[in-house]
Amino acid sequence: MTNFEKFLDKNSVFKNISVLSPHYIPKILPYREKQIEEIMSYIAPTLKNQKSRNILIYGKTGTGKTCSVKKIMEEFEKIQSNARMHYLNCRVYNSKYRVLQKVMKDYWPELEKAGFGLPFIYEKLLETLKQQRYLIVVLDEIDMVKDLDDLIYTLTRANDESGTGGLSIMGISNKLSFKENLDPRSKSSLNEVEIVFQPYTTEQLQKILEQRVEEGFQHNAVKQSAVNLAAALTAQENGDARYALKLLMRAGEIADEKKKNFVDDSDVEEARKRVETDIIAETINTLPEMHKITLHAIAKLSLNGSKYARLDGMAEGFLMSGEVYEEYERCCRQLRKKPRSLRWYKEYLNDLEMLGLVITTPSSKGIRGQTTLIKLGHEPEIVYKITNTSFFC
DNA sequence: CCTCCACAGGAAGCGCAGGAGT
DNA sequence: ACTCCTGCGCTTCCTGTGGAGG
Repeated sequence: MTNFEKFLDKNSVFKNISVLSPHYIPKILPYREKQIEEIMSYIAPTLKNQKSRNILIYGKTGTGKTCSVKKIMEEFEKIQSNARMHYLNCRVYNSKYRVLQKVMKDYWPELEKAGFGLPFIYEKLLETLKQQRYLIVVLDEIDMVKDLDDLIYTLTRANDESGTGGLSIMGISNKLSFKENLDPRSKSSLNEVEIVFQPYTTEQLQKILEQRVEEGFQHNAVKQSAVNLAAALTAQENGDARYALKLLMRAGEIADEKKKNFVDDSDVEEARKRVETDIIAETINTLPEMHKITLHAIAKLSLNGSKYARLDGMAEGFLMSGEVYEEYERCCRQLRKKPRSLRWYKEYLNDLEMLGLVITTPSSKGIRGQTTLIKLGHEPEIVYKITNTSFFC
């Protein structure tokens, strides 16, 4: 069923499917009242013309960080003041220059055109601050900024130099580790306040899902047991609320496809498989070409079985590094690409293992010499299909 | 016990692109 | 606009290692 038909179908279990989207901001954010309250208390001074402290927000994906901040921004904008919040995703604005330009563009329309030097934009920043303005720059996925040290230094310096007004940073990150390779000075100034978002528990996920079901699905279209299952499966995985919502959405789509007017456990089970393949496909498709070919070679051999399967030391389903490299070379030639050296192929393997796409283990007794045994992290048929199609699109 | 196998993974260095400095 | 520098992806070379085989 195509997307349009889904929305036009009168017998859909959905009432408003966008409620299940990860970008949807619900009226109430359950289990985040405390954090929202805390953040608001820290930034409230800017509404009274005082500089607020820098805040760093931590939490794994799908713990409601971005959603909470957006909620706060909605509230913040309702109040008339000299203060303003700027939300930037650092995946897009990933350098000092881009961040500064983006923020200053909101005050100085002439910056719309590209090509101004950093010093010019810095001057504009000082001017903005001298007009007694208070800015809170929200840097989502702050770890993506390449020259973060530099950016923080520039911003704190602007604060000192202007004397009036104030600029504070609200950083959001899902990695605790990114601070490690930061200059101690920028670390301490960024870290004035730290707020942690813990992953949701099964019960919390249940309540969140119930709330969205109420808004997004037809009345009684989702069985309680299906909600519970989706929550349990998610908590088992990682507690990522986005995963739970995706599960429910896919389950709804499956129910629609089957022309049922309710969603039950079996639909959620089936949705889980689809979401899993979705996730695998996404990681594979963003892989660089050579990684893909390597993975493809492994999938192909996994389907055909290892030449060395009869050796004592070979556990079921594993391949030897050498034969995989040969297959990789064959695949490259087929695609008219130059195969990379063995040394580099090993690096590809390491990367693939990091992503959980392959499982490797050192060889032991039964095999001559020392080699690596390789196995796919997922079902070979699925991986083969995904890699295969990605080469011909 | 020695040698060979089948690799692992470190070090050096190369060509290139893009960014910084002037 | 120019050069200079740096980081990245990669090759080549090299030493190390655990078990098989004679």
